[in-house]
Amino acid sequence: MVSNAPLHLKPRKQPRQARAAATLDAIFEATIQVLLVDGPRRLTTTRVAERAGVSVGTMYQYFPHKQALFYALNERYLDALAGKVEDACRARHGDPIDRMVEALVTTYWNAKTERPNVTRALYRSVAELDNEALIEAFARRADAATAAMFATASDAAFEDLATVNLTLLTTIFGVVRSVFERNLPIAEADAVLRQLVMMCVAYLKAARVSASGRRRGSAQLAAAST
Amino acid sequence: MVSNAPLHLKPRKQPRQARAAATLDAIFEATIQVLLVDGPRRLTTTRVAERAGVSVGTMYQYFPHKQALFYALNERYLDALAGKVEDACRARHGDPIDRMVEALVTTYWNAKTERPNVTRALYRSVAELDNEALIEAFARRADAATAAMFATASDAAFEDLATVNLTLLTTIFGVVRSVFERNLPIAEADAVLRQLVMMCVAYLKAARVSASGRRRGSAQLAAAST
Amino acid sequence: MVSNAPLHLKPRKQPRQARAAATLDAIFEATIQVLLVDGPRRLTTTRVAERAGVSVGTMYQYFPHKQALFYALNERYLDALAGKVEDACRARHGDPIDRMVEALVTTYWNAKTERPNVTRALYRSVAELDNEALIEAFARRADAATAAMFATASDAAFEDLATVNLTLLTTIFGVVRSVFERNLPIAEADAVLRQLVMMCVAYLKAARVSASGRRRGSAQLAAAST
Amino acid sequence: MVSNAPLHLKPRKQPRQARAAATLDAIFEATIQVLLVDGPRRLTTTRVAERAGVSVGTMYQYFPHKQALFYALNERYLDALAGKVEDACRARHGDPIDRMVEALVTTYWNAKTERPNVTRALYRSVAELDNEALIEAFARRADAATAAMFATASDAAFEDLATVNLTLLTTIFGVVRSVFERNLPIAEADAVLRQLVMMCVAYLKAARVSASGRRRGSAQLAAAST
DNA sequence: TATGAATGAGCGTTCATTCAT
DNA sequence: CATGAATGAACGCTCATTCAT
Repeated sequence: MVSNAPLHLKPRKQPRQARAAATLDAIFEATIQVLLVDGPRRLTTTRVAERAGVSVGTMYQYFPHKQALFYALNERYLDALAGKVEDACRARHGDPIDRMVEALVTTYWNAKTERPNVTRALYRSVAELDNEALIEAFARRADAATAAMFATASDAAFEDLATVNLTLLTTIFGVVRSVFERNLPIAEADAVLRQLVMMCVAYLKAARVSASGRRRGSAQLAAAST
Repeated sequence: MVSNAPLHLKPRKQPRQARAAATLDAIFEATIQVLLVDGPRRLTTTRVAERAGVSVGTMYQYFPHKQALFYALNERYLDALAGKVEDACRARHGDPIDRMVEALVTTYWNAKTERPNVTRALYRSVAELDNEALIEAFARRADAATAAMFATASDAAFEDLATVNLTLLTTIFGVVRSVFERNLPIAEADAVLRQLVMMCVAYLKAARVSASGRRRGSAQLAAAST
Repeated sequence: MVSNAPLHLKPRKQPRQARAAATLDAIFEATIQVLLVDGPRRLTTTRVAERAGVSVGTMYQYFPHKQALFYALNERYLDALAGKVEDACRARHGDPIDRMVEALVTTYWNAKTERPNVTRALYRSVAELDNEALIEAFARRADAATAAMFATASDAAFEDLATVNLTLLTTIFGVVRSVFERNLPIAEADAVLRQLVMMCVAYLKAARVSASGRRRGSAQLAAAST
Repeated sequence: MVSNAPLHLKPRKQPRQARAAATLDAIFEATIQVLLVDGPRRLTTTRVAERAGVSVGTMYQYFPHKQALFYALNERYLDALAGKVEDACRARHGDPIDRMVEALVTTYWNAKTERPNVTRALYRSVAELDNEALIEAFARRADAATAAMFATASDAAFEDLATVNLTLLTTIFGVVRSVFERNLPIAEADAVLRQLVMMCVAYLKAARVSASGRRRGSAQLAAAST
């Protein structure tokens, strides 16, 4: 990934040696732990450094200031997430849309659920910084991956794939975020997840240009609803 | 609405006079402005007071501490929002579901869009406080209002209304939030809004117990998709 | 008592009416109560006024500032205390010294013990203000009263009454204060009190010019110690 | 001495280097100076730090909060004082009581008089904190030291040494404190000091079990006074 | 290069005092 | 006169950042 972060938010140096990479990892993990254990209010550079087993001074060798640490943490997280989405999409090229949607939703959901507290912590930490660039970059990658996937669907084509795709991703991201925000109990969260798949499939089917003839457009929706 | 906020987060006194009410309004508005202009990191009691044209001391006569100000601000906002949702739902009792969905989505969307910066500011400020109680209370009210509405739908009934309802609201809330977060240009945002309505309708239709006989359950989805 | 307090520490007006006197009393009592219940750190003008059942504004009619309130409170307390000492001394004119000492110690002790918490609170509050004038005034009155008393002792006369008297008072005041400061349990405090009387008597007898001949001076001490 | 101060009132770190020790000394000295020059009301963390030539932040590396600074200051002072008393007592084991008393009073007096302003400042500062533990600890050490000394007196034994000892110490501490509080001129203060020795000796002789036979108790006092 | 003691601007909060009502 | 809301200087304390070692 080529980072497009504003210059002043970038780590001061790239990890060129295993040592540096290990230190960076320790710092990131420490940040998350402090975020989880002490909360965002108690997340101080000193505490992070302590937990990471390095001195504050060393931390400032890697990040010119606290914001840069946050930024890099989110960047790394979103980078990995985008990677997972891309992989999942590539693996479903040519599939029918319901398989695609299920894979997409499941992949995203699992990625977020793997360490739910980390997810929650990051959702919160994001509010602290100017994250538009980050989110933008992530969204672009996800957009591209899913759009490419849907374009190969075996059972559907779309008049305005861009909009449909945007809506779909916005929905998936938004629903997952809301589920976390409301702290829904697992049973309800799982139910919503399953419904989410159903909803997305229903949407795609309603939005597609029919495979047999492609004569109906989005007019199909009105028709289907009678 | 009888507020159920923790006592220590409540305004110290209720506005008994027009003067006090005006001051409160000024403080709330100032908070939003500071949030917007200076960002959440620069939101200090001094700055808010300055912008509101009162002294810090005065602010502390209305709010026992900074958190209480945040809390009250969000409470007030969510209270109004819940009221709008309730009104809209009541007005659509007995309608067909597509009308219901459209009214619901439009109402929520308009409420959020009316002052987009305020919305964005509040989305961010919420991360600052322990807001579960607040969100919970709002969600409960919205849940109740929409569930009651859908129960009167002229053209649909649902096996598990609770889950369908939860999914629908989670979707609407989540999509709107995501649209704001990504700062989508108006054209795209509007497109997503329209698609959102379509998606919700498709979902409800897929999820309903068929009006003619009500023999199919969610199995209907699979059937419909062939 | 003619107060010799610095002008800026005096109450703004003398209580000329029963109403004003009652208010003053209420304020003084409230001050003590707040001192006792909330501690010296929480003693705020607002709290005192509240407890006294008046507004802050009214309090400022009686005392130009907080220090003046403290000052007046201590002045009133020391005035009463001096009065008691004077009365007790007058009542023992002509008595033998052991009766005098016992009366003196007992009077002072009882006055301090009557409301021990108040005593403790005042001991502490005194540190807050420039109290030399107050203590000076009190000491002068006590000095005069006891010196006058000892001068009439039926069984003793003193070469340097001033010094003996000063030592005696310093001792009594100091011991009592120390007992309070160390928070001695009642049993020990009472024991010390009794020993105090004994000590003072022993001291006066050692220091007196012998009644029979008055030939020994303070040389008597050396003699007595063989 | 192993300090038994509550954990939260202890200095955050022990001076491990000469530098740190110097800084600590500077802070302590600055505290005293501010106390003397500006009074207890103006003793703020900022002012102390300024006077000590360090930043507030540095002060907070040594003391977790203002109270801890007070506490440590008094602890250090009382620790040294107790040490002096212990030394003086040890040196007089086996002596006659008048030598003991003179040594005790003189030692205590000199320790307090060495830097009279410091003494006065500390007397005042003690009122600011919950000092019972501190005073208690000091009193215990002094008690033990003097009791052990008096037990070896060559010319006296006591029925109730504990009470006599307590009274004696309370007297010495109290008289000295009162002398400082009243700000007596040096001449008078010295006179009182000499009288204090005489008084204590007279008291001990009156309270001792007679060396010749030890048959009289405290009844001896009454007998001696005829 | 790594360290962590030192820095000090800036925070949230309090409360003595004022003054319009 | 009495009131008590408003004021704002000043407090105790935190923590991102620097820099001598």
